[in-house]
Amino acid sequence: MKSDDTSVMEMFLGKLERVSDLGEEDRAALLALPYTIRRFGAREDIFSYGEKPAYCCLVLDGWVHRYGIIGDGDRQILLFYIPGDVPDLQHLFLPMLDHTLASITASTLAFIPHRALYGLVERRPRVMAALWRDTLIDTSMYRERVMCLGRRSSIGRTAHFFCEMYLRQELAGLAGDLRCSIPITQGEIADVLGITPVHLNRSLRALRSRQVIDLNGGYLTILDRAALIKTAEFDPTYLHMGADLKSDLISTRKVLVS
Amino acid sequence: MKSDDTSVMEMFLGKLERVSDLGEEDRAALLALPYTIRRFGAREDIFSYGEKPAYCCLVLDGWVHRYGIIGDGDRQILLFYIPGDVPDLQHLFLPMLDHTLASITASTLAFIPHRALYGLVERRPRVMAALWRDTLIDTSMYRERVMCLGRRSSIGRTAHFFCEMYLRQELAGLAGDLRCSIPITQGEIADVLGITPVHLNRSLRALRSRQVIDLNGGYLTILDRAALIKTAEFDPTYLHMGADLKSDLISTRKVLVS
DNA sequence: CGGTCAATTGATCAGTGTCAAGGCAGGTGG
DNA sequence: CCACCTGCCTTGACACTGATCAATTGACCG
Repeated sequence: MKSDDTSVMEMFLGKLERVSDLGEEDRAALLALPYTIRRFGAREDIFSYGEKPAYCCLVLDGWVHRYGIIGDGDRQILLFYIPGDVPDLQHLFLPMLDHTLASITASTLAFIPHRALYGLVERRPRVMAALWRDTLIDTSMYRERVMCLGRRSSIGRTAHFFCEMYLRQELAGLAGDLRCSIPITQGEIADVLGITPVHLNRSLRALRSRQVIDLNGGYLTILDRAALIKTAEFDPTYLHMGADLKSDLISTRKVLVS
Repeated sequence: MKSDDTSVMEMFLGKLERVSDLGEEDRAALLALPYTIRRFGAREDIFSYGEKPAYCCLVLDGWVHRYGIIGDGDRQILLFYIPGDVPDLQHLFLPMLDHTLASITASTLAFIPHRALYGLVERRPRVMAALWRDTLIDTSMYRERVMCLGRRSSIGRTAHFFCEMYLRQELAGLAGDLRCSIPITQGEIADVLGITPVHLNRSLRALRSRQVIDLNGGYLTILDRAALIKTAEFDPTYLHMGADLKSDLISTRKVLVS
């Protein structure tokens, strides 16, 4: 299924332009990128360990995640991706996967051929900078994950996760008013936080009983912004969000970008 | 202190060429990069949280590391860098640091102005690819760190750390014969593994008493390769090392690159 | 020859994992 | 339309890994 509809690529463009400057021609070139749409059910592998994909995928709908397996089958989820993200841009220059990319919920993805992207980054320095930068923000989220797993308690990690997922969705225009979708199971959240589902459940109970959040029916409601941020020791710098951000979660006027 | 000596940049070139193809002109352009040498004592900050450096630094001698601080002052070391590494290439396109880069041991670094690198990546696609790729391998190491902290036991992390540091040094021509330098304290190793120094010490004791490694006077000796790899559940894929690698640690003929 | 910092060890404690059981909700088939 | 099934959530009891506190030893240095 091929399409010339520019609205798909506008999602990508939107994400890039929140943190990078592009010229008119850059925009046009990005909007003209060829792509193919594919749909996935919940929990289906998209690209697996060892593969060398020839496409990058843009998440149009649903949540996607990357995970690795250690030894006897323990899964560690590395990162979740939401609509607007291009989770595998990195494989343009690091072809072989050392982990697996998979859907979490039922998802719709646009696959963009590597060839088209190579042409773009070689001819358009600002597009190169924007894409490179996007892969670096990805890296930055991993670093924060390392901080979480290394130094935050179970409840701190849980709070941090909600801060991150709310803010990322808010930036993408998918959330607001301290309420957002968390369309995954507690087992999956536990797998990204490096704790057991049982223990995550207890952390959730603690946050709920203190009236910090409510998590119900796949939706998160942040009841006490300040308490959540404090519990998470959340510093949004690592998301490199753009200076003009207006957020219901973060009120500081700090310049976050670049 | 400025220099036209090409031997400094050859270190950088060597690292890039182990995993990327470059043409003759690319090589010449890299060797012609301007730089300034600076020396640091042990444990001095190089670029700090919030800074926007105008240089990338190439480690010529000594170990360097990146760390973040959470809330009340808990330090988490994110990654160690060894001679030949360019730890902050990423700040070309993500200028503001969300963590701190610092020396561990006394170190010598070459500072390359961002301006010179921008010119290079815009004009030389293969250099762009090589540098981008280098930042992506950095990312890959963070991913593995997440796996470690999320899923490996204390002793597994310890073994994994030794595998990684030995192999990286071997690749850089700084180690061989299952012996390498580990010029840092147990406290620093503990800080990267997300455990306490006391507990790291016990893990070390376990590895030592099982005759797996010896760590002494700043040197690591791997006594039982197979046991170390097994304890670490070490899979070197994430280092994307290059297919022609010959290692004293890893004997598989697996094609690891790309 | 103290002084300082790192390594080592022991004792105890807290946080998280493991095991097990029950509850709840949504989906399916009779 | 109801009964059952399945997957997820929730809770309790207990075990274990790793943290904390504290003291000792050892190595290097001025």
